Amino acid sequence: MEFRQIRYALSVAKERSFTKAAKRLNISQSAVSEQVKLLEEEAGFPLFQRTPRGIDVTDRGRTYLYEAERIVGDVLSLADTARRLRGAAQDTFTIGMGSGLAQIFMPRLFGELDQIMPGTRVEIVTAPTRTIFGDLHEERLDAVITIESDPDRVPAGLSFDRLAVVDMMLIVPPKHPLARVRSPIDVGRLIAEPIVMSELSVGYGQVVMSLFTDLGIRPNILAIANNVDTIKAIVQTGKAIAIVPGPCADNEVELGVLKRLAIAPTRNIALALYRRRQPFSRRKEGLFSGLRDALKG
Amino acid sequence: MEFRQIRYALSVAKERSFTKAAKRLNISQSAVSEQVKLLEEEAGFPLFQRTPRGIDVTDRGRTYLYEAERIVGDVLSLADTARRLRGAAQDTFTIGMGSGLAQIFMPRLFGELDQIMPGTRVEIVTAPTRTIFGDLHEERLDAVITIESDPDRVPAGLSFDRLAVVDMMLIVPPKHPLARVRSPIDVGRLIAEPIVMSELSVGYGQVVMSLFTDLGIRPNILAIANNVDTIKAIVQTGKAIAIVPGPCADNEVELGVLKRLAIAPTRNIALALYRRRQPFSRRKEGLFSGLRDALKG
DNA sequence: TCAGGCTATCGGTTTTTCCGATAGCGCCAT
DNA sequence: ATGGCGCTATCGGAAAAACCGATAGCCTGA
Repeated sequence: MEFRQIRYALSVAKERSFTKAAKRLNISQSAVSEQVKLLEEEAGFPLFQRTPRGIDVTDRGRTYLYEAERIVGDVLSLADTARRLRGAAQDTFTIGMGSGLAQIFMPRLFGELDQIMPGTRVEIVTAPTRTIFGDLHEERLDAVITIESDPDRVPAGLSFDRLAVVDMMLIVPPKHPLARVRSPIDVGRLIAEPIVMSELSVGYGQVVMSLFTDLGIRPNILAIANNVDTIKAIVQTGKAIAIVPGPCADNEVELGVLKRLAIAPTRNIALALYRRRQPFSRRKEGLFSGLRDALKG
Repeated sequence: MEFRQIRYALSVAKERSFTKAAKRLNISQSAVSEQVKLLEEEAGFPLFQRTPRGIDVTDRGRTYLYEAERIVGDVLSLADTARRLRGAAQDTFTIGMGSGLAQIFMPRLFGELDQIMPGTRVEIVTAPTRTIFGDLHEERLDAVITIESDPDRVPAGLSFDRLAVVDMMLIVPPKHPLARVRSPIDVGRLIAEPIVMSELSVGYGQVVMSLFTDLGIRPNILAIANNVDTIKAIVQTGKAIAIVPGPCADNEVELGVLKRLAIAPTRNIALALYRRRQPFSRRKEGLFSGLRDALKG
């Protein structure tokens, strides 16, 4: 597979025409046709359905091109990174954070913001675990607050300070039969419950998934959402349960719109502040020290 | 840039030698040298420092190659996806949503999920306004719930149904002096208040910004966060105020951890369900109709 | 000082990509 | 029913890119 093939195929998908795509790309129609053919041969299925009305993307083609487009995005991002590496930096401090962690850490950070980050624009970017280490490594972020991950998944150039350890807990609607139970809920009991999951292969979505796979069972997944607050809102509708880091739902529990219960076996996660090993400038190094101390509480 | 160049460069980085990399790659040393040279020219800085001891990766080269490695990972992932697609396909409906909208729309969607989307895996992706229309247009999403935007900013192939109109409202910590005020708060009074903003150039962050610029004043921006729940958490710390779509803070207001006030002049935003004009398959068209009806309430 | 190992460069060969021409198909107007 | 039009797939040939082997130049160690 070549990058040009992906670019041509994406253009065809967008224009719904080989001829128009060729015009966009400033090459001949036959060149587009041939490269797309090669890509379809490599994929092993047609990406497009040629109809007299125009080009349709096949169902499989759509999924394929979705990921292909990520590649293009990464390539563009790489170009941006190169541009940035060629030039200078700005005076902000950018913090990446997994969703659902705001209620835990914003009080600590903003409690003493003027002392720890005077004259600095703080930007907080909610981002998924899947990409957040890469963003940190690539200097799009200055620091990251997220679940402590296996060293295998973390680029070698990063280090971390542990900020907190929190239990994963079950949240249910208040009228759910489990809501009255006082002892920890066995995960096995949840096998038939419709559950909202986070992304299954990274972050604490993976932790939750492992609770089930460790028992050799599959959860009954009602929906997948990549944001904890969406997950909480879905549970509030009464149609599902979820397992999330306990403190994420402090407000909803206090409000009474969710019930929170311990699970058995217990599973906790460590939350950490990641940074690059390579030192910041002296000024940013000071900002970072203050940040770390504040977040540890 | 071509994938081959990235592959060769990564191999050089790993082997710390052009000659050894060439052997790994089963090509000549000169081919590796020339392709890496092209990549360095495109990047605009050297990736490697040639020393008699061997090849060192430069600092910038390390950053660049880490991101380049992600591209290779994505290419491999795409090959996996192709392999999987050659097998069975999956049946999902993917909905993109702006942050902060979960509390408004998840009750409506999940209230009758079995009726409106039987046997379908629902995925909900929180995404920023900046990219969400592109994702919809490029068919990475099946539908999008977000702020109704200027037609200029929306790809021509999309249409929308209005779901709701909500007021932008001021949220403050309960002990804030403004918290006791009952009449609408004039935006001019907020000029000196530290305020948390969303991204300034799109979505309702832009709406909030215009409240100030319409008066010819600049807000006193304490921080920028791309996620409403982060914004609410920051306001809870007591250090800032924010202007958000009113219903987003229903829970926090009921809990008493935030106060919500009207602003003058009033500003409301319309929230809409966007889709592509081009019809889905018959089955998905049915799913979409149910979705739209459910979300309208 | 010299041999060895390595990378960068160069001229030539091979492979890939692109191009223009055209066959074939489907649709639409007459 | 038919011809014209627009589109994609294919083909042969030209152009461009990738690769190769040879070699110059540099550095290190004996």
